[in-house]
Amino acid sequence: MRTSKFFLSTLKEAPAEAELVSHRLMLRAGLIRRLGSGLYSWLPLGHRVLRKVESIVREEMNRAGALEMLMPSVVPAELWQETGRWEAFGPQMLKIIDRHERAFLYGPTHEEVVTDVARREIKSYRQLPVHLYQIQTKFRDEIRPRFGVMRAREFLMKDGYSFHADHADLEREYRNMYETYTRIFTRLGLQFRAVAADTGAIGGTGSHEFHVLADSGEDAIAYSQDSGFAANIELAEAVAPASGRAPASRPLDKVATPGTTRCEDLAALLKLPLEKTMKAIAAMGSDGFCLLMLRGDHSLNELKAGKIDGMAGLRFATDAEIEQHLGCRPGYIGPPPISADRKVRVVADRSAAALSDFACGANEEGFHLKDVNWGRDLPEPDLVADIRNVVDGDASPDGTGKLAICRGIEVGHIFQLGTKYSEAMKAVYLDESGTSRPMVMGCYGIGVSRIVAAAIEQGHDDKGIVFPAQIAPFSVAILPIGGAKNPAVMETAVKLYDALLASGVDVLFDDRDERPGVMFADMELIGIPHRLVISDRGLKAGTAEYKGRRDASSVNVPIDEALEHLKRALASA
RNA sequence: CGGGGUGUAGCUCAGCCUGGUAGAGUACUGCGUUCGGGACGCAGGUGUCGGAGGUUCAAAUCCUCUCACCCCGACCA
Repeated sequence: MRTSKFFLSTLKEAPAEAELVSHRLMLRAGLIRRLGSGLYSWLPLGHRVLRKVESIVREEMNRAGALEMLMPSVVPAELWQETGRWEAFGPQMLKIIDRHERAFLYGPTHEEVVTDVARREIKSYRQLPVHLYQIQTKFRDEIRPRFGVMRAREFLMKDGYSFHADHADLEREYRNMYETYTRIFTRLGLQFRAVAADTGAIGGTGSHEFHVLADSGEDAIAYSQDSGFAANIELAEAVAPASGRAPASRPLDKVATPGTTRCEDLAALLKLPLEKTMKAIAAMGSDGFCLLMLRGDHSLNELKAGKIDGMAGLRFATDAEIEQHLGCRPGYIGPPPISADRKVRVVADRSAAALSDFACGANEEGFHLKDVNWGRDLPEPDLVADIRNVVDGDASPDGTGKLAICRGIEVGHIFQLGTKYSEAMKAVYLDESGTSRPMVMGCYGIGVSRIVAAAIEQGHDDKGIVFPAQIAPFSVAILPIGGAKNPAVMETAVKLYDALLASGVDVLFDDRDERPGVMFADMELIGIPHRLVISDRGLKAGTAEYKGRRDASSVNVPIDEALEHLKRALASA
């Protein structure tokens, strides 16, 4: 491709809306342009990248035995009403009314549609298993779209669905997909980690997320450095302290702590370590008011807490509710003492329950208690449970080593769905004995457009994007310096360009009549992995100049060896 | 949905407080010089100041409403 015939739209300055590096660079390099909130056009340059990602995903899915198909993105409401998700999926779904006032939705995911295909077409165990997938535009009306295509409303997704006669076969395919995903992200040149995950709204039992590791990632991942354990922090279990609760050693004391409402401040004021303080979080669940007790250095995991009996639909209590149940304004609240008439439900985190001689709110504005002990000063908690987020240094729940925390961008997610959809939609088959059974399902997603952003989060420097070779829009850039005025330079460059084209290399030939600085800056910004410079200076010395995008400096190679040199560089990447 | 903020040239932004001819840089067009790290000179085009209403002799500026977008919390590929 010649730049004069292409559509390069690079920007010196990034539009103010972009915050994340990948978003800024995608705009600056002219990969995408914003059309509306969470809606992006992929310009020709970005589209090349997107298609390369897509084709790697497609190749590996096909290799794994999955079959590509294409389902409508607009889906009749009835199908979603069958599974109850028309209501359950909520406002994230874009609902559409047609001219006959019939309800449709723009598919945010396609379990219903694919299950409908399966129930119509599959009647016998002899037709199983089958794995159907598509690569298609999805729409989710995100509460807050942000970070460009990282969390867009419209996005490109590979979604696959497998159907099995029994759970054992599903598990076989699940492992197959685990390996396939590992292969895909490896081929894409990304640093990633597979982690155990919550199944969220899509439902099911076993589930893993694939995260591209990046500090800007929206998810926190807990992993053990000494074992294979890795889990989304939402899910990672915080195990009970091995040592148990130490006996009380000091008498209860009430101290004036005016203006001290945060555990950090309390610890500083009382000269206590933060982990000897206790925070009480007032929450409302399905059974009403409840106090959640955590060590001052720990944070609440709402997902875990919400799974406790009586805590469904967990939310923080309002100030009014707190006063009503504790008779105290927030900032100084704690469990009512053992002697009090007032009783509230107290759920303590495992490590909070193991604390002795700790400090907590006195339920009196401006006062805290110190050297408090469960059972002596406060009633024993009604329930001891894991309700906190794990922190760096916690024991790994698999018993091997300690946990470390890193951040990741979720680019893939695999689920064992089971029979949730097949039962709701009566997708059944006849087994060998002629018995009707629901098909056992799995589902497997990859965020194709998000991968482009994730790759840039991992690959960039102060000059711009550093694409992995496999997904770069072009593999090689040829820059003829002063080519417009120097026929010899142009001729040599064209010859190399034609030769590379003939060997099937994606090469971008910068034939613009631009100053060298502009060409260098543009090619670096858009992240072309290999660069070949032809100049008058070089021709006189009989050399061309090669530089890899990640290289610190360039090398001069004899012109007649330039092609070979490039091919070696391409092969080794 | 709640809390905060911004809308002025394609992009980055000034002007608004204190009302009075709509600006800079960059980008763009033409000509010339320049030509290995986002050049320079000259000339040129560029705006319903997000929209509607109001106050005023006069509104980008003040007031009201509205829309869009961005940022902070609950969702997810």
